[in-house]
Amino acid sequence: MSLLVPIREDFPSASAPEREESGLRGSRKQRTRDALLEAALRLMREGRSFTGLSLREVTREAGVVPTAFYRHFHGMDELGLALVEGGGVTLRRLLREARRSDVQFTDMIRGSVQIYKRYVEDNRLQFLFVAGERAGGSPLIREAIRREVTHFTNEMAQDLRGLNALPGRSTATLQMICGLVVNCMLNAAIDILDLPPDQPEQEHELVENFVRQLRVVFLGARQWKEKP
Amino acid sequence: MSLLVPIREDFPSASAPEREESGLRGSRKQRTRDALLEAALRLMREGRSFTGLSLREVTREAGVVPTAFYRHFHGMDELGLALVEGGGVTLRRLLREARRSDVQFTDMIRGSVQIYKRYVEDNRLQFLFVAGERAGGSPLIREAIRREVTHFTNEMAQDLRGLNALPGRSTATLQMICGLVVNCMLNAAIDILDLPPDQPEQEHELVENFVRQLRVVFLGARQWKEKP
DNA sequence: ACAGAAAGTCAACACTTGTACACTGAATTA
DNA sequence: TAATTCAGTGTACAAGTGTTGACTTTCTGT
Repeated sequence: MSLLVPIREDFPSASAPEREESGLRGSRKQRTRDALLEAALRLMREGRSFTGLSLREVTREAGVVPTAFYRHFHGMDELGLALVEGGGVTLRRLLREARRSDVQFTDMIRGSVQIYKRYVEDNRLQFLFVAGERAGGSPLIREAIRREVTHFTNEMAQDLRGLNALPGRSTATLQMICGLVVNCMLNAAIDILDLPPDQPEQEHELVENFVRQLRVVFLGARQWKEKP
Repeated sequence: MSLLVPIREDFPSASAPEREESGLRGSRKQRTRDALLEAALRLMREGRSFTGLSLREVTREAGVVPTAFYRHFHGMDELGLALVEGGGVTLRRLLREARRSDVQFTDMIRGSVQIYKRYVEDNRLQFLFVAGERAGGSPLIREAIRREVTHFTNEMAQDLRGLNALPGRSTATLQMICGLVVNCMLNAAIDILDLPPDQPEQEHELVENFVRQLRVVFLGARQWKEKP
């Protein structure tokens, strides 16, 4: 067992520092930790997948020597888990913002889609990571993402209940429907991110298709009858 | 009999040899080409993504020397494209088989889901590859998969029209709905493949959720009114 | 003020990687 | 039969990889 690298075997999913490290040294550590995370995301910008990144690449991009990496993570997997957590935060922030901005009831779906599209574009790298590694990443990371997405879905179901948009549905039903919606969202995220720039025609078609699909889902949800 | 789908079934690909190489030498070449493709798929079995595979690993698994690789593909990207094509073939065969076996009309959705689940399990590796690289792979491969999935979706829409399940809908509408369904399918594929063995409870819940989601979609599709 | 903790650096290691080149030997063609 | 083609081999190399241990320097608690 190495003395250099603090191994936390009992907490393999530990990604964030347990306590807010404050003080001059602590904030410095935070800073390079963030630099590593951001470096990894940045490297994925041009179509690279997280799995294809090397530890050295990340440290190079972060402007740090390879061995410094181990002061923050055991390896790339742990970095990945930290990124998942960031992605989860981003997803939940989306819900918070959507909750605050009340789209008008007449065209709620289109309004939400537009908010969502904007949000995805503003958080390109996070969505790139989450959507990309959701199916492709290592089992560990996939599992973590699945958890975050489930969490997001359930929170969304709760919001839907709060809006009273689908009265009388059981929680399980709302979660099932939100699962469908979240699927659409993450799938659309990929399409949005792959969109070639300056192609308003294609962009518009994508948005419209997304809107139509959500309409179908909610049309179906309204028709849904709970089991007798 | 291999668990693997016989990939060599037909390869009308740009990356496949243009002329049917026949003769003793040609068929031998085909054989190691297939060995390379299958080796790549096999390596993805334990949660590795295609992007994370190295050329040498694939040749090692295939039982040939690294340099032999270049007799068949320029690089891993081209191998990937060949795999995408194999995946496309598998998807379309699913439609062919579904077309042939007429599930009873009373519970068409559940019947189809069961057929689908079985099919995914029988073609594990192909679905692993397609679902995994759909969002995570290199841009080239992602694009190729997108094309295959679109093709699959459109063919499905055509079948739906043939069944007359949603009379009066425009082709565009049917494609939009099938896009939704295909999304659900590929998402479910990931879940099916990640299913831990000997957990019939979890397995059943997954299937039921999938069924319910498709019901919602078709319920919505039936309610859908074409634009005025 | 001083001992110790700890973030980051440096140099080195044992591997793996993609690819180039010359080769062998069997299948094909002339 | 002789010449040619070509799938697959063997060797080699430069470059990149994860991880190691010993180090410097800078902050922190006593």
